[in-house]
Amino acid sequence: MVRVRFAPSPTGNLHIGGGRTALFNWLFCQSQAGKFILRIEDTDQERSKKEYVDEILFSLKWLGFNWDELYYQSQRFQNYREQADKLLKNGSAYIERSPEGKEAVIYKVPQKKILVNDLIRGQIEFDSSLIKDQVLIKSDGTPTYNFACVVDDAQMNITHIIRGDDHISNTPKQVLIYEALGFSLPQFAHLPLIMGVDGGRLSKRTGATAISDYRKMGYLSEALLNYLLLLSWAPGDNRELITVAEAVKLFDIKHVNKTSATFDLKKLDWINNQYLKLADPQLLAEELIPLLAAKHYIDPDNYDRDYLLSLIKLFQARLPRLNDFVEWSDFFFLEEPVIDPAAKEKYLSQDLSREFGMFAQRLNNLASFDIASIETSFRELVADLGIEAKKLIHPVRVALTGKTIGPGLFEVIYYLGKERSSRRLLKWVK
RNA sequence: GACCCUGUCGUCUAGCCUGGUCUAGGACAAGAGCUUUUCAAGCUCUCGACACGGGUUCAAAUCCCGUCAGGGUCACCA
Repeated sequence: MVRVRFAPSPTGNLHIGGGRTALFNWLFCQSQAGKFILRIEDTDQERSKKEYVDEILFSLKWLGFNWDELYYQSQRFQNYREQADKLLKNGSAYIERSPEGKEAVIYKVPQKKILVNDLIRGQIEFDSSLIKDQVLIKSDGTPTYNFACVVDDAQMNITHIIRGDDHISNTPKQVLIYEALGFSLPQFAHLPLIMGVDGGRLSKRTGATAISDYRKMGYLSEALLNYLLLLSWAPGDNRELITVAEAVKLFDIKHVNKTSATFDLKKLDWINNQYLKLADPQLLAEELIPLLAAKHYIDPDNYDRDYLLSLIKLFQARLPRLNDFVEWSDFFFLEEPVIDPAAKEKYLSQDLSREFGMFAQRLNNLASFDIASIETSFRELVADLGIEAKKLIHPVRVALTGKTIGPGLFEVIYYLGKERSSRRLLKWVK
C-alpha cells in the first residue's frame, strides 16, 4: 500500500512551491490508489502559528486535496524522545552539555558512502565524511527537523517521499538515521524547484507566493493546478489543458522533469482564461458576489441573479482573472460610467450631438428592444447618415462604458437597457 | 569555498532511456495581419533553441568525457 505525505511547516502560508509538492504527492498517491497523509511540522514553537495551520488546511482544500490522516509533530514529542534514547543506548548518539547545563542529543555520523536511488534523478552518491554530527534533540527538548521527519515517516509507514529538490542534501542525513534506527528506507523522489522570474527562488519580491493570494486574485484552482502540473510534467500529445483527474490516469513519476522551472504569470493567465471560458457562470457568480457587494455594485441580499449571470457570460471569455470582471463591468453597476480620459480625447472630442441624439431617439422608438433590433437600428442609422459603422461605434461605446474595449456594443446596449443607454448618450448632446 | 542537482526557442516543454523518421514539434509571450465593432476574446502568419569543446559512431539534441553556466544545501529553521 502506497502511503505519501505532505508535511508543511506552519510558519507561513501555503505557497506555490508547497502547493506543487502537494500536487505531485496527490497525483502519485491517486495513481497508485494510496493514502495521503498530512503532517503539520510545528516543532518550532516560536514560529509556528495556529492561523497558518488554518490557512494551509484551507488552501489544500481549495486546491481539492483531502487527506486520509492528519498529524501534528508537536503532539509527538514523546516518540522522538524514545527514538533518541534508543540511539543513545545503541551507541549511535551521544549527549552534549551546554555551558548552562542543558542537554542535547547528537547523532554520531559514521564514515561511509551513501547511495540514494531517486525515482526522478536516478542514483545519487554522497560521502558522509562531509557531514558533521547531527543534532537530534535540541537542548530545549524539541527534535530537529531531520530527526522528527525520519521518525514520523518511518512510524507513519510512508512508502514514498516526494518533496522539493532543496531536500536532496538532507537525504543522506536522513538515510543514516533510518539505518541507525533500524527502519526500512522509503523511496525518494525530488521535484525540481520553481524559480522566480529573476532566476532565484520564488519569493514575494518576484511575485505572489501564497496559494491564497492566487485565489484572491481570481485564479481558479483548476487552472492553477493545471499550470503547476505543466511546470515539470507533460501529458505528451502537445496537450496544454488537463485536469488533475485526467493527469492521475497518465501520471508516471519517472517522467517528471529534472529541471527547475520559472514561474510565468502570463501563461497562468492564459490557462486561467481557458478555464474561465468554460466555467459555469453560476459558480463564477458565487465568487463574484462578495466582491461586487464590497464595491456596493450589488446588494447581496437583493439583486437580480439572472441579470448578473448574463453579464458574467458577456465577459467570461475574455477575463484573464475572474476578479477583472469587477473593474471591466463597472459601468453596468455605476450610475454614471467612469470615462477614461484617453478614450474621451480620442472618440468624444468632436461634437456628436446629432448622431447621438438620433440614435438615442431610435432606441427609444424601438418596438422590440432586443440585440438584433438594436443592431439593425444602428446599421440603418449609419446608412442614413452615410458614415462608416465604426465611426460611430467607438464613440458610442466610450459614452456608454467609458472604455474603448469591452464586449460587443449591441449586447452592451441591450443589458444596459433603453433608459440608461439613451441617458448616457444624451449627456453628450449639446 | 565544499558537496549535490540541472543545462532544447525569452518562458514552459516534446524528443533523449531504446542514436537515423529532427533542415528539432507544441504552448505562452512578442511582432504582423484578419475579424465590413473594440480587444484583454477568436483565426492566420512571423520571429525564435539542442550551453561550449572534445570523443564514440556510417550517423548524436540523443551515448561518454571535460569546461562553462545556473540553482540548491552546508543551523540546537523547517
